Amino acid sequence: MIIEVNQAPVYIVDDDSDFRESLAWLLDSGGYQCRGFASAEAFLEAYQGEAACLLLDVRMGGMSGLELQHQLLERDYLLPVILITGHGDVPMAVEAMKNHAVDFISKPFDDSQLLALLQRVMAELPQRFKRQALRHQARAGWAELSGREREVAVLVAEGLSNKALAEALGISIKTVEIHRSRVMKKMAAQSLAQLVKMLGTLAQP
Amino acid sequence: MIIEVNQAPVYIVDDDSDFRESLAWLLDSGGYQCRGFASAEAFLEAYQGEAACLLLDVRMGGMSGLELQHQLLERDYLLPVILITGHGDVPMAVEAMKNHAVDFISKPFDDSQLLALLQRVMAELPQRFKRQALRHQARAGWAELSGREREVAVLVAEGLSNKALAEALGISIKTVEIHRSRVMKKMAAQSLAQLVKMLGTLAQP
DNA sequence: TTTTCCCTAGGTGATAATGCCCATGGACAG
DNA sequence: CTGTCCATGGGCATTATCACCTAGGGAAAA
Repeated sequence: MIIEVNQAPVYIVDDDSDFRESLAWLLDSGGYQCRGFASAEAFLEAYQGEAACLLLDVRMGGMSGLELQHQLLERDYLLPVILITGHGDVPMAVEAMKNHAVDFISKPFDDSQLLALLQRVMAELPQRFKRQALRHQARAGWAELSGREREVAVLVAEGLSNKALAEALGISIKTVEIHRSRVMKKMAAQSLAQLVKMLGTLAQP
Repeated sequence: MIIEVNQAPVYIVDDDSDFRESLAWLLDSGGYQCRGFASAEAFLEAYQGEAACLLLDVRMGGMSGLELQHQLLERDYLLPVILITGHGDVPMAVEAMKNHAVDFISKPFDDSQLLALLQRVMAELPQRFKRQALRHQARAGWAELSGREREVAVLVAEGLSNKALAEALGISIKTVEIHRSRVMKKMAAQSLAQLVKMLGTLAQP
């Protein structure tokens, strides 16, 4: 059997230490580097935004798995979340999936199925975190834009030329050029394509 | 009470005619234009891709709601699907949400809750179908591109200038310009921004 | 073999974008 | 009242992009 070593760690959050350990054993055997947390609060305190995958128990003392997932969304962390529960119901599962969980698994589950799921998730981790980085950059830049600059940014990303923009806003091409230049600088965009992508990440939740 | 008339129709697919009618009554009272279908097959035959919202029963004779949802995904229809079921289980709900259902509702449900959900869905319909149109345009254009043109298209959308592209591919700037021009023409993109957005819709499932 | 498609590349000119200088007037905080 | 930010706009030079023309070589299909 070939054991691959995956660089990105898997974080297990569950207040049942036995379950954490048995899950850790499974993941170790799959070649994953993993670390356990006994509560959602402990994880939130330790997590710094690095690329990883999260295995999350729904029912826990203190903050529940769903609440933790919501917290991560609010902090704009796009790390993939797999929820695990002993006694889940439909509304709970729907809520989790609405909040962009990768999967919602009921115990007991098939070990090989979880490993297969993790493999898929790990494969798309780079894309996910590239997207997260772009989104954070976009948020930071957008916050620095003035009102007029935001208007210009949106229309530039719509594909309008400076000329068309000037007509649309009723100002001179020169002024558009200046706004546009400031937009690119403040958003730290190296190209129009990157600006378009950044604004795209802001448009979608 | 103010009754709004929403232009986009709501399609109800359920093999229980009583339920279809009671649901239609509810939606009428909410100002929605709606139409019922007795089976998934009947709906698929009638649907032409127009903007709409879909209320879908999970259990039906013939094709199930989940199967219909899957069919719509395969045909690249991005119309919003709300699944309704009498006896749903967790895996079923998870599967539906993975396939981009807007919601998964168990009977009996609260009427006002469904109306509120529909209001949200209808509000974002224009965005959704703009995105679908862009995606279809992107697929059609992409199919016509040659191998080299696809390479160029990807790198252009990454933000590379013609000069950088020429160096990356080891060809002259002139040739890059020609490929790029053909890409824009075949993809029917009016601007670089639109090309970037189109390739973005292809990248995501 | 001839036709067709793809990739290659140069020339010329028009249009667009970018970066640098300059400046004016309003609004708002200190 | 003065400094700062914002929006406005002109000039000038460089680079980029794009649209039109030209054309050769290779590969695959008819």
